[in-house]
Amino acid sequence: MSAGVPKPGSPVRGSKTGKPIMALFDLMGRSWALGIIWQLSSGPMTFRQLQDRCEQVSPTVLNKRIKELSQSGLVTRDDAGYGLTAMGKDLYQLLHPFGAWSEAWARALSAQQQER
Amino acid sequence: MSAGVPKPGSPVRGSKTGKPIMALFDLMGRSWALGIIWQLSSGPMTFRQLQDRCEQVSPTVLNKRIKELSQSGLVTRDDAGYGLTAMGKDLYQLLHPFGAWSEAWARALSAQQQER
DNA sequence: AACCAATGCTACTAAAATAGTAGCGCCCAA
DNA sequence: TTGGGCGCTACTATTTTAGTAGCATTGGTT
Repeated sequence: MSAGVPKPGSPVRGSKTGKPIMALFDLMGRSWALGIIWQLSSGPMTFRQLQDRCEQVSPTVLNKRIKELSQSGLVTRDDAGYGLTAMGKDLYQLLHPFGAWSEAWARALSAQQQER
Repeated sequence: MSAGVPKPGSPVRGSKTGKPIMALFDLMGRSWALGIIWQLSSGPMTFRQLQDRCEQVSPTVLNKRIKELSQSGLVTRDDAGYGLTAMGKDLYQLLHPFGAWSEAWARALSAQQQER
């Protein structure tokens, strides 16, 4: 159903409306998309470095995600390697709090399991 | 590779470390997971209502996501239907800003395309 | 009682995305 | 000229998702 890279304004995987939030969710809802942004937040790196940081994600997927994220204006490539654009860094600002949250979530879940 | 529902502490799709943030990214990186949380933020609803709100997502996927999100402590079901747990609402607080951001992103992207 | 509509699904097939592995062509330094 | 790192592409196998049909149950209505 998706016509390729999710783009606000046109139908995306799972969404026919093209509402920006749905396009964004489609983009982020692909394997390693969030992980790539997360890793790139610590600075530019090469394809293979990024691959290592993302636990040996297959080059097929990595390359596909990079292209998508580039077309979406979040990732770019220069002498230093792949990195976040200004907009990408901006998005990361929203993503950042998920780090701490996920740890609280992990604690809550393991506590919940102790109860049973 | 994924052993089912992504759970912090155990390996998940695309991650062998089980770091909470990776488990969270795995959970969120599945089709409609983010959309479901987004829609449920406006209050509890029935399975079919939720399906309608999520643009007729197939019941197969919806049911799978619901189970995953329930096991992850984000979604629950009561008399009023499916809804977010306290933790789910908490996560939504982090997700909320993405709405406005996605619209700025949409504007930036279309401006970018005008330039060429 | 018989009907009806809505609910939460399950079953099934087809299409698409992802995983996983191998290796190519390029560049640069030794 | 050999060796290593680079950004990939090619290919197959597996998993996920899409899409459609319909079943079993519940609750109200006639």
